[in-house]
Amino acid sequence: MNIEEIERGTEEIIPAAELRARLEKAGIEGRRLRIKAGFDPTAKDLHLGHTLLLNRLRAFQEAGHEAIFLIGDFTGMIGDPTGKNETRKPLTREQVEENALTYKEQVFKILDPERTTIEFNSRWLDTLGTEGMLRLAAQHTVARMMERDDFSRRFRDNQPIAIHEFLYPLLQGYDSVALAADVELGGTDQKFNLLVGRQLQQQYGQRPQCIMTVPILEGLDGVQKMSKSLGNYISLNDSPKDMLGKIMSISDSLMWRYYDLLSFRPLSELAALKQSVADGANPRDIKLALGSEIVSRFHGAAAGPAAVEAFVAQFAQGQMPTDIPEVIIAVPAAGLSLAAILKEAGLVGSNGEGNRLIDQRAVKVDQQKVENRALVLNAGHTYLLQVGPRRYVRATLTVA
RNA sequence: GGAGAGAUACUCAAGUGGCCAACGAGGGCAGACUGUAAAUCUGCUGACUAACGUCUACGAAGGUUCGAAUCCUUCUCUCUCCA
Repeated sequence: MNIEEIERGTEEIIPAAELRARLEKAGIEGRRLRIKAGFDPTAKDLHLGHTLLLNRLRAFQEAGHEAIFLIGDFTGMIGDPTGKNETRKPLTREQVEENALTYKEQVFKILDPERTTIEFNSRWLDTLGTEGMLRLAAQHTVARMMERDDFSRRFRDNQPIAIHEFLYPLLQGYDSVALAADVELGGTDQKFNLLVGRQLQQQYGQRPQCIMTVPILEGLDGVQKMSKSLGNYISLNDSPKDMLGKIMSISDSLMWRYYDLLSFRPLSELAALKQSVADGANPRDIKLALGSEIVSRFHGAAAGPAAVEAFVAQFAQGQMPTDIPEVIIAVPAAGLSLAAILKEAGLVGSNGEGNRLIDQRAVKVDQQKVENRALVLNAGHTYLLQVGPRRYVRATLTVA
């Protein structure tokens, strides 16, 4: 249980010296620190970006401390304005509960269940009441709230800020009070909220928590942060194939970023990999190794190499994928235009899109490029349909 | 409470009676080139139609007009200034 392992990959620790002192003291006293990390169940599933935080939580666990995985089922209904330029639409309690369930299922792909406490902040926020809410709100000022970059920017740009968004940092901070947290983890965009937690703990007579921030993981585009709503994410629920495919689609520079933040390989090994590319190794192969490691982490040790093998067969050797979805489509006796069949097969959204893609020479039937959008397919056959480089369906046509 | 400005497609943003399914940029998709990389070049990017064309869409609902994203009325939401 060394401190370097806990601090690995973090952006900032406030105050750094105090965290080390607390860890040391807890070690001597045999006491477990309470490490809090909160997640708002605003999306259906977790993605790779969330795991940076989970990895830190796990490091604390391995050092013997208590991980508190806090599901913000109450605050999720407000929505943290972080990183958004506009007010988030509030979720219903049903949506939040449904999402929370999937969170619970997923976190144990990384966390040790034996040393994890799962909490829901509705437990104390539901009963806070208006009076408690007002007392809480009295602990902070508008000027201090406006120090938050996100708020000041929106204010400056004449963007709306709803009052309830001011309450969010207070509620998150109050979570730390309710949990008597020793340490709170969060993304760098959470820094303001984490600091509010420190302040509130002090005002409620507690020792203020240490805070630890981790970088925000860039999404597949390499520019914007990984997020469900931007569609640039790798879900922990993605199939091995998708997971590997998405990693292979990232740029080389982003690959190194992912290595730094997501790989469990020692830093010395990363340096060796970088050297090998500098010496002429194909970055693609290094990327495959990263993909394999990530896939294995979430799908089992054998899944990574298997996914790599399938990937190489399909894209390097040009073979057909092995898991082509099959559909049965009923067509009239006179047959059906290819575009309509593509639509029925779910490969395109409309006949128009199908025809456009045919014109763009992106459609193949039985591996033959289609030259003419007038092509009509008849019942009684099974066709291998391809749109672009990675959309495949095997369609069996029957008489309607 | 008073005065003013604004709401356009995934995003930003032009358009102030017919030439608007709506300039442009970004994003996305596809093709070329590749390593399913990046960069670059090209095309496409509301639905139905083989096509002519039809329908739906410029915050919402009405209205004026041969014709409305554009004009009028009411409503909803946002911003600014004054109190």
